[in-house]
Amino acid sequence: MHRYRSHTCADLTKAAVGETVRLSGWVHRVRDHGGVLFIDLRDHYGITQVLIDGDSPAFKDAEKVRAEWVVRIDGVVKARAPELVNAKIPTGEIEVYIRELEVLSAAEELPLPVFGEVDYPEETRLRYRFLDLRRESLHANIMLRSRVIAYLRDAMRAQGFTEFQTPILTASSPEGARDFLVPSRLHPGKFYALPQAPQQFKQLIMVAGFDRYFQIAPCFRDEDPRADRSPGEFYQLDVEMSFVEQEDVFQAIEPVMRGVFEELGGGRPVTKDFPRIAYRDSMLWYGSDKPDLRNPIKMQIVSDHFRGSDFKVFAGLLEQPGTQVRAIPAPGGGSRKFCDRMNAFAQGEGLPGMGYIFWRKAEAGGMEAAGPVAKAIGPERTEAIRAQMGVGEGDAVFFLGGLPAKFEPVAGKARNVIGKELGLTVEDRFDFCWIVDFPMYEADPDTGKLDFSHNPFSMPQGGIEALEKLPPLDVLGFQYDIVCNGVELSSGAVRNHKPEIMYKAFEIVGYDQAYVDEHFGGMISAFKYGAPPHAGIAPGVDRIVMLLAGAENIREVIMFPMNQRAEDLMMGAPSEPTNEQLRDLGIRLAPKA
RNA sequence: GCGGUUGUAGCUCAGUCGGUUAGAGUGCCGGCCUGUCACGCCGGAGGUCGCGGGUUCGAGCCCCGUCAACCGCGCCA
Repeated sequence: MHRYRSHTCADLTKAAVGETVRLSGWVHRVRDHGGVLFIDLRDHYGITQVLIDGDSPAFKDAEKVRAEWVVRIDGVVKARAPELVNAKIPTGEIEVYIRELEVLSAAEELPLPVFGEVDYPEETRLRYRFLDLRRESLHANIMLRSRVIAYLRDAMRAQGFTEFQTPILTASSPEGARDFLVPSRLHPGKFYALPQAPQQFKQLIMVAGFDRYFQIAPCFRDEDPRADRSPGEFYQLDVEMSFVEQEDVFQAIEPVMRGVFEELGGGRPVTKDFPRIAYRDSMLWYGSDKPDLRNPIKMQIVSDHFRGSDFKVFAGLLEQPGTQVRAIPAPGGGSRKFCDRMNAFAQGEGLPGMGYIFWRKAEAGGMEAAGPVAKAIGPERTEAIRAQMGVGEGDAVFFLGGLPAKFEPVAGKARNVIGKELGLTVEDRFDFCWIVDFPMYEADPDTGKLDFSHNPFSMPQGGIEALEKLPPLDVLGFQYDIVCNGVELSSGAVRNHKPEIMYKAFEIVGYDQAYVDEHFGGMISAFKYGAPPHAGIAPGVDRIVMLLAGAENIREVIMFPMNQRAEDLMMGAPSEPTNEQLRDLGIRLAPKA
């Protein structure tokens, strides 16, 4: 017999009754009845109940064991009487009578119980991550993550993509987030950077003629964390393809994303054909470039109904250039109480408030519009709004006015709150879309300075002519995001593979040719020696797993995450270097301020 | 860097208007128990009320400061 086990803790069923078996695992739970003692024995695969009678010679060993000790037992499989079957576990029809018990590893009193999954402070959970990982839900999340990655690799290879590794020690890139730096010993005073993404490498792989690349790529950014953003590092399904246009990327990636959610989403419905929504439409309809389409609410422009009306706040506002009034329909929100609550919400978000009209049953019969806005603009305009928004009795419409850029974020949040509070947002499904036609540039609202709004390596729609002739803010890029349930899963672009367009694109935000050559020299030079048109995308693996696992926090889907202060409490990272290490690197630390 | 929330037993939390010796559940230790599967029963240990200062006859509770955790803002091409 094998030294440690003949079966796992999930293997034994009625078919094994009568067999002598050997099991090893952790003591999940002990129930000592004096004359008989039960142990739930747990391993990676499952739980098996083992037991021992008080008169057995091994009893004195068995009554010593405590939670999370690792033991090996030999015993005989017996069927449980029908009334003793435990339907909650797959091995619940049998139990194993212990003949011999060997302690393989004892455990001290636990700082964190495995059994029961009691809520524990995250600090403790991170410090004792190996215990936390034994717990069922986290164990399952990590297994799910592994299945997601396996699925993605299989699906990509099946489409003719090849996985290549790219460097971890590379050069700092001036764009984007703060880099992690690694000092160079051979070049004192110089530093490597960890890649924020293998962006330039994957484009160079296309220039090198490998045609279809993917990688489960680690990415490093020295940003402050969020609940859905791990400090330091995260993983992307990094993809790049040659001789393709935007549509080809969609055709390649959409089935992979749909597939992984259908395969591992527990049967929750997944969008069949991802709708394509232009960035500007998304902002108008949903107040966000990552709309949650499980929420059916769609906003509309209603400026005309207020222009010249007696609702002076909006009528006056609409005299200003660039202003608009938008309406959020709230089916089923037609009560004073709900409308006041939403108004208070808008005020909490820093707006003066949110006007509203709601429609209720009139005392005289029929339907009447209520609320201060309805009174001010009169019945005709009110009715026109009702008709445009397609609402009726028991419904409400909220209004936001001003410069869209100012109120859009609040409108988007209000849409989320309304959808949730009125039960309009349908849970337990995965609603995908593509957001397309992102603007190439955006202006800083305070300084007016132009900057890239998305990715500086993207191909502008209309090519160099668009850059030369259109106002920069009107130039759209071949840039696209995948959004699922309000989460940005991925962004990508058709790349700009022509040096002259690249120089022009950077010139518009104030960088000259020398700057581009200096900072993107590797890529620019490559584009001068025959570069194929290419495009790519990079879905975030951690966020895919979060959605599938229903996790609110990214640390629930990462095996060994850092805490909110970017520390690894278990390994003690970051740590202070020794003087010798510093001397090797030619580094002297500045005294703390 | 800024804001919010939280901080009482190993853990989850309660603690009234500022008033006697700070409680419960769970875990831990000991005892009892032959059918449990969140086993049950009895007993015990376990507290710098995050830390520092202040107000007060008296502070877990009020005030100021500070530290930590989490959430958010800035940041994230």
